[in-house]
Amino acid sequence: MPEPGATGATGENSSRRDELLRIAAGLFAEKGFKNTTVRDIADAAGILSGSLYHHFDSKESIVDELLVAFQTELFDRYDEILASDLDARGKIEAAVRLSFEAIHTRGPEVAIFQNDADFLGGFERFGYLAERNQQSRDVWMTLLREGIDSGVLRQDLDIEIIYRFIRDTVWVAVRWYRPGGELDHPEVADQYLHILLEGITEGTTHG
Amino acid sequence: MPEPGATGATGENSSRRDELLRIAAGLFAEKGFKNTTVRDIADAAGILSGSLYHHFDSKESIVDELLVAFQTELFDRYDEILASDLDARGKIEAAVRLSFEAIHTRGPEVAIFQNDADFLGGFERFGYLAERNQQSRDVWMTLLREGIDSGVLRQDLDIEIIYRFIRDTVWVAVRWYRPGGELDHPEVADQYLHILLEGITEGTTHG
DNA sequence: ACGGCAACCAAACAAGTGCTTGGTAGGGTA
DNA sequence: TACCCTACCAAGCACTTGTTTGGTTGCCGT
Repeated sequence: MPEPGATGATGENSSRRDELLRIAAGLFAEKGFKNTTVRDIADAAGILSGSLYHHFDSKESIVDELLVAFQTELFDRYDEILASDLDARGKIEAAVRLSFEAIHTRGPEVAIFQNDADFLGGFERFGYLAERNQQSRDVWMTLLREGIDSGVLRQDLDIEIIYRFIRDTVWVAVRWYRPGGELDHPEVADQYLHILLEGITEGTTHG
Repeated sequence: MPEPGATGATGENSSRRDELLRIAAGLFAEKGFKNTTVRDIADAAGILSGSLYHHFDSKESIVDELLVAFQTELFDRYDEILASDLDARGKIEAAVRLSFEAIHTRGPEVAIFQNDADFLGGFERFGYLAERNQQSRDVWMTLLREGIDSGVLRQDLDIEIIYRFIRDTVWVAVRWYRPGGELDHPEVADQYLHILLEGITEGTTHG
């Protein structure tokens, strides 16, 4: 007797289902959640819009599933970095590299989160988005404080601004980064870290 | 047949019209263009949705008018900086400060451009958005090349990445900057320039 | 008192939206 | 053969969307 699984509307391990999720993710990322219709998704998949509801409860369920899976994975890895025995600078570098890797491997999900989190956050169902935001903030604030306390970072930095700065500047790269393009994600991360840590001017010494 | 003026649908100098533009800009910025309905705008203005069409041809006209006015003003000032007799570093600093000032004075327009340019660019009517993008690129590429040639910036920089980096990191501040908040825009610009030019690490000397 | 005009209302329309319902083709299993 | 199950179709529903049309209100100069 093949158990369909104690979960969602229909069997959750179907490869067809995964394919539909991938298709929807791409469209959501490209055109935005609200601006992507269930007919768009169905067309891209070669089926009728109603048939999507054999696989998913609702349009919201689709994006919900995408975001939850992505964020669970991402934050597990942030926690690993926090718990590691790297020094302050090493942790900051690791966190930045992880972010660019996420842009590489989960581009659509990152884009959806960047573009539609505000809108989706308005629904009760997506309340966890605000929590994840707070969690991200906690991670980075910890890292930055470690950096300042250990003398790696300048003492005069406004930690609040630096956090916003890093958060926004890292994730916004999802707008132009394309897997398979000229630069792969470790290279981009290196360049980014170089700018962030040392600036772009020639031979400066500050203090 | 009374000529109402050689311009748009109705008189163009009405203060009520300007008020409606301001209201629409705020909503577009907050919820996105596609996700803002004409009924939303009308509700916020205390009128019925149909009444908007006394002032504007279409929903698209509203956002078009907002963006054209904003970009005309902005790029005029970029040109002034390019034509000024500041040195390379001074021009870069001026361009960054101008951007943060724009976020301060034209926040909604900046947000609309950041969030909806991709979507709007798909329509013929908004083809100028791509041109403005190219123009912005030209400005910054010129500034960066000047910076490298004059020895202000490091020679090993990937100018293409630096451009994207500056463009994205400056404008993305519109997501959190609020006029009247703790930091005003000149302060934010200073902090940003400090990070960009010198980095966040302590006492580094490179080369 | 009058006409003109900006600003708005009231009601509707066609197209598009997310979603539902009842049915069916086809492969696997007993 | 009979059964079940996954994946889908065909058709439609209630609602929302941008937009149109004809009419109304109140102010302003003459």
